Amino acid sequence: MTSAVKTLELLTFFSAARPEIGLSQFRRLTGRDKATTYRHLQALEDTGFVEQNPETRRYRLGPAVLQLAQLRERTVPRKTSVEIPLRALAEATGETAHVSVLSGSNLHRLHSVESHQHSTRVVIDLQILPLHATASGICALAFGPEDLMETALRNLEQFTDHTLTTAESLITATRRARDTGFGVADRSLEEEVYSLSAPIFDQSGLLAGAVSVASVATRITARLERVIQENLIAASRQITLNWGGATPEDLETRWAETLSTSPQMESAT
Amino acid sequence: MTSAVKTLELLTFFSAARPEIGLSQFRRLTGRDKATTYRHLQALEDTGFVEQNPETRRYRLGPAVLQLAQLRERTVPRKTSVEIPLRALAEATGETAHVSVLSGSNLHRLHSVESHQHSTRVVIDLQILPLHATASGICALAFGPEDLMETALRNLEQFTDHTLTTAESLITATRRARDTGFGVADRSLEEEVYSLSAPIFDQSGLLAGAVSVASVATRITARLERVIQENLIAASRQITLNWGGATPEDLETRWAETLSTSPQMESAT
DNA sequence: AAATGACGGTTCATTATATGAACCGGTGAA
DNA sequence: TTCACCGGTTCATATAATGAACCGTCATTT
Repeated sequence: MTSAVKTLELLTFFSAARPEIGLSQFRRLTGRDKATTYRHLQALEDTGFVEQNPETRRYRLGPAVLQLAQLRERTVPRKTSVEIPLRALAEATGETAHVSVLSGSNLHRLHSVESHQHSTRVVIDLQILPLHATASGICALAFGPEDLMETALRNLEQFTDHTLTTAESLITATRRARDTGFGVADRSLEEEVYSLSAPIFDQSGLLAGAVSVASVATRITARLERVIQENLIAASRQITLNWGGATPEDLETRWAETLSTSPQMESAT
Repeated sequence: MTSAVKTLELLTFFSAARPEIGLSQFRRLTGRDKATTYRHLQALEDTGFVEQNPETRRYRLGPAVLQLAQLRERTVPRKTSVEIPLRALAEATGETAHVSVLSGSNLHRLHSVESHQHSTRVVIDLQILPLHATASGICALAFGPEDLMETALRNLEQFTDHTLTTAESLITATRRARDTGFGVADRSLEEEVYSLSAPIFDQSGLLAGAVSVASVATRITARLERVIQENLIAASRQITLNWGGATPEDLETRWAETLSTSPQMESAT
């Protein structure tokens, strides 16, 4: 491991619960020598990545990170930052992957990537996704602002004979999403489409959107569903990270539970 | 110089004008060997500080900086606390207002706000402000730690033909700032920019940074300068307060003297 | 189609830099 | 007083950083 990586690793020990860290504490956390750790901290201080609280002599994050973050925000739009994980998701599942963002009470399509593995595949051609009839929408209702449900209930347009058109069925589906960590839409928008979705969070700590896989319904098996779930988790984690957010602990727990109770099977990446 | 510092320095080459940088371009910018630079970039990529645009193969800032900035903001919400007075300052003067913070012997840009009053305005795109060529820098030298002058004198790079490049002229400018309570930089960094600056203090009682107004030089009149000075004082007082500091009595006295000896005129807020 | 040059990336002997055991001086507790 | 722990420093040693030369690829030029 390079010393630069070792140096940068120090920064990962900061958290909301541990915003200031002293030299000895760093030494314990890293298991590295005190002198080494001290020099690493010096390098970080020289470059403004950490600064020393003059009162406690402990180190905290410095101003340099603010400027870099500002620049990253300005130069890497959300659509671009979604490209890589979305492509990976489409590859791994062999289906169409897409990301939508919540803006007000509308869920807008941000980007989608189709896999070339099968000749039949789902094409997303909506710009605004109905909350009650898509996996992304169910996710938004489950993990987004509470008043979103009111908006959703105001429009329960029937698209297929599987569309959830009653308040009761929609609330049940939403509750299931909250429990499992995944939104599901089984042929509720289009006759042949089965979708799974996971929520995305940004720096505000609130739901920012959802990442979904839309499959051809007849292709779905327990095995494929499992693969999609595993890869949705990875994609959601990465996009949340890219958008400056953090995956809630509770959600991680739900995912773990959902995967452990589904048919046992080795992971596919 | 440690390899960690060399690695971290790569990040300073990113800017709004240069959001993506390729390996060869980095090599030219740093003057270091290509293999070295490549390994540095690998370290940054491993830790998420940069990522590679898969299309262009060039590097851009990565998601890690967002995480850290979020934490820094929550821990040390200086940037947030500066937003309101800075916006007021920009409105009142019709010019670009910015705040920089002193970390070690570097003056980092923390935040800037541009006024939309004029179509021509100053855009701050430096991350680290040179001590000898900016109003903020002169302020830091005048009101900051004494050993800062040594650092400043070690690098008197000439940016324009107005840049203070002699120890004598820099010391004179610093003394004038101490006397008047304002740092001045008259076309010393950019040909068209005239800057005025006031110091900011924090809970330690020491200089924490500076708040400045950067004007288009040809727009400066005695009247505008007066308006800027008055509003700089208000901004400095408020930010110092927000950061848990107190404006030194002596400084208040200097400001009062400076305003009373400048052409009489009613205040503009 | 051969030559050119710029690009990102890799190799390996050499050398410079990172490392850690031991050491300081200061502080607070027993 | 002693003791433990803190942040910070020193210096011989060992390890990791370095850069000249290399590779393959891709456009552009001749």
